[in-house]
Amino acid sequence: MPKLDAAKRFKAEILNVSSYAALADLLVEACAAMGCSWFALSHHIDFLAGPEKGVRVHNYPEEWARWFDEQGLGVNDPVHRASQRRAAGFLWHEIPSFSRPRRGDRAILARARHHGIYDGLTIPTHIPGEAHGSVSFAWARGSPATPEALMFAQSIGAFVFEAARQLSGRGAANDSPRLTDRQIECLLWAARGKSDSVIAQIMNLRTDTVSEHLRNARSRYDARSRISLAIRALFDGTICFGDIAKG
Amino acid sequence: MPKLDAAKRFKAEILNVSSYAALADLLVEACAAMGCSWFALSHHIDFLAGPEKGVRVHNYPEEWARWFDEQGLGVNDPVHRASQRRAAGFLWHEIPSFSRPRRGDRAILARARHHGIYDGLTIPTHIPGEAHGSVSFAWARGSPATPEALMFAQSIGAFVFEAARQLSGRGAANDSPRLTDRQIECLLWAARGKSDSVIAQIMNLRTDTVSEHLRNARSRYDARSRISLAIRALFDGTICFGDIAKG
DNA sequence: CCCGCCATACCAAGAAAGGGGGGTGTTTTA
DNA sequence: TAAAACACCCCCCTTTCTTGGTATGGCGGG
Repeated sequence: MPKLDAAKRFKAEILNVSSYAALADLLVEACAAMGCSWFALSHHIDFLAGPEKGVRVHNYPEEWARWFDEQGLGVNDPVHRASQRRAAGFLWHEIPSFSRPRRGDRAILARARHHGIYDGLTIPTHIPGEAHGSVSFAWARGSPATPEALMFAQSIGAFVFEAARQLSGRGAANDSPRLTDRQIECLLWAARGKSDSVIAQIMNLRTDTVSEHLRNARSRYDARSRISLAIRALFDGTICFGDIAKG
Repeated sequence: MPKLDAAKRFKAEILNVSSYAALADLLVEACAAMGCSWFALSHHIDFLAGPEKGVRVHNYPEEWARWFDEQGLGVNDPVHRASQRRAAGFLWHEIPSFSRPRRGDRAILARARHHGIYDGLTIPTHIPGEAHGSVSFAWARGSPATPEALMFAQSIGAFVFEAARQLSGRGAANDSPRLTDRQIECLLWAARGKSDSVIAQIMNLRTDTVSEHLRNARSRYDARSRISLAIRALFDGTICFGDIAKG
């Protein structure tokens, strides 16, 4: 099993990859280091519905991937479901202890075994406002996923996901509009669902002034509605979920 | 710097803690292993529960923590803001490369230095629909946070978060509302800034039907305005930015 | 020093949209 | 068989958006 400084070198290489192919190569190396056969880095979405919406890099058997897509498992797969209930990585055989099973789960796992996939581990990766995702490693029959492998995967998984996110164009630097302090303040109250008049009371202003600030903010973002404004500002980081919740 | 199997042992101990005090003790050990002075584990952002529901375990200087609270920085702090835009851990000095700075940031960092806190790293931890949070480690003057420490922190951070989550009694319920397909479809158009009548045209429905879907969706999220609805659904992963962008 | 530029704050009125309430009925699903 | 999801309809009031303005203070460039 690789050491922590191996993970560090790995991380440095991962963050420098310039293509999905290079990323896949590195993940194959990671598999070799952990003694597993397959990796899968994926957003949890229905790929047949919108392959352009998310990232997926894997070296699973083709047939398994195809069946997976055909069944629309991107969002229903028990492993993906489990990963949406955890912050930390987990071994697949731990899943029953924290995620409620569904009817079709056993059939899915049986199908996976049919393709040689017997055990594995998954590192969930979530970013507010983005599609759920995970990085998984899978083992063939006879070689179970170990806690050691989990620790290694945990140390590199999130970086793998970040790298893929960069490649997909998310998280890239943006030159988005800048709002003034007052505009942001008004926007935050608006994002909390307050009306202009209520915001005016809170901020000790006239209603029209609040409308004015939001109007200017909208025009900077070229947003016709306050909802677009809020979402775009949220997307580019001008405001964040924490700001809004804290009202 | 500790090795990966140290992280594994650490993980096992962390998941067995039975009190916040025990958790704090373990985090002090982690600090010792990494050569840092302080740790801070915090949950933030809970749209449904009150802002005071979060977990906070830290050993920061009392005065710094008090000032931090008095300023209500739980959400404006640049480190917390940055942690909402990343899946992977980061060193504090990397923040400018992916999170937009705000006016007060420099003052906050200066204040932290005034209390001895010069550098650090943070592991973000997000679970869809739940309180998101982070685990941070901070260094005094002269000893910068290193990539090695980041790897170690990354390997244990999520487990620390899970432990705190169990202690806080949150492990069980994922009470985020579920929307029907039509509700989500309407919500996505609304989030793109479309009015009910325009949505009705697009979806080939009556305007009232669209209003009805959005009304039901609002009631499920206990949101009084469509903007709150959109943001909460965005936060818990029912919709994501990618969905909205693909219009 | 004046000038333009911007942020800030205020005013007004009409059209469009959202939100809350009351209903009806079919189809799908648990 | 009961509970949903889905589609449709009505009324009434509030809020938002848009379009015109006015006026102040700060700041940097010519």
